[in-house]
Amino acid sequence: MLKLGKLADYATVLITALAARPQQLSNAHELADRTHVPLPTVSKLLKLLNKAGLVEAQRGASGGYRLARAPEAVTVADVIRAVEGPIAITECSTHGTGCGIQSTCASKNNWRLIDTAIRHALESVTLAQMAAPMTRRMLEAPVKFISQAARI
Amino acid sequence: MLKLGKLADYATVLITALAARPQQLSNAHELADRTHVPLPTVSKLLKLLNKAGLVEAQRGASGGYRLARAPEAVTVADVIRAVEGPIAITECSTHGTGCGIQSTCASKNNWRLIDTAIRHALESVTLAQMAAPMTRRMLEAPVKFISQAARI
DNA sequence: TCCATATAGGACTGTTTTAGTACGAATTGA
DNA sequence: TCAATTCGTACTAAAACAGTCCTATATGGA
Repeated sequence: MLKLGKLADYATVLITALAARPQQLSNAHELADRTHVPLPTVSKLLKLLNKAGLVEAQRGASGGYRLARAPEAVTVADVIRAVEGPIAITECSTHGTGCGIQSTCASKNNWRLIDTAIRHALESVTLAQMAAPMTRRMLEAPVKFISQAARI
Repeated sequence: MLKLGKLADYATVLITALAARPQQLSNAHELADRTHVPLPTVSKLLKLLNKAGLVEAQRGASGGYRLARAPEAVTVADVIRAVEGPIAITECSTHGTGCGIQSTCASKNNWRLIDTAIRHALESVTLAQMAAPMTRRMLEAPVKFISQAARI
């Protein structure tokens, strides 16, 4: 299914919620309420996002989290990378070694090509766009829209 | 990591091996030898590819498998779909229901957008291209190459 | 006709990954 | 000092996945 983990999905929901009110601090409990993601999971994800430098944490009473950069400067690819590590659909694209059949595998370069295209698609969507409702125009020509955004 | 299962990876290796000699029948044992994918796995995958109509099977003595269409007419997306089902990186893009927070999730359309872009990337690479060695030009401008192929 | 060789289909098992939970430590504001 | 909150880490349960095996069926040749 070429899947993204649920956690990465939740993470984008959470960080999109933060992007809706930049500057302002939100604690884990409040975010859980707003997004309906279970509280322990919210905590876990925010820690990951913090470690990746996407959100800032303020400890102590009346602490919370807030976006570390402008919503326009954070992409979906950043969020996925924070939660799931480097974006690469095949093993061999990640390490370069150890897929077991690499010596026979003539297609390594083709995979790399596909990976790059996917990465560009993910890097062309920012939190600002995720937070904003889609326009009819975007929905009608999704590929064109993405490729323009990515300046392909 | 936005990963593709190993099986889908192996499947493309196998079908690329078939694409290298279209028309000609290859049995599971021979393919296992040529690709170094374990024999039982080869069997399993070829069955899946057959059910999806990507390869033709000939039973009985001196039987084997062969590509059902021209290598130019089969895309990486076809292969992935045959092994892993519909291509969609989030739950909500598949069924439309049941991601648990769908009512609050304002980003559904954005995910759909990203899905479409990824699908196009995968549909723009054919077995003929996978089987052929990459040119230097493709490697230098991967995104441009893919987008041209997809006619974005 | 019989036998060796192949695929078809399904059931099963072990392993790995993932999601989710829990708890003590550290930090801050009142 | 106390209460609220994040930090770090370890743990557990569940699901997905890779891989194996067995039996039935089809085919070609001796």
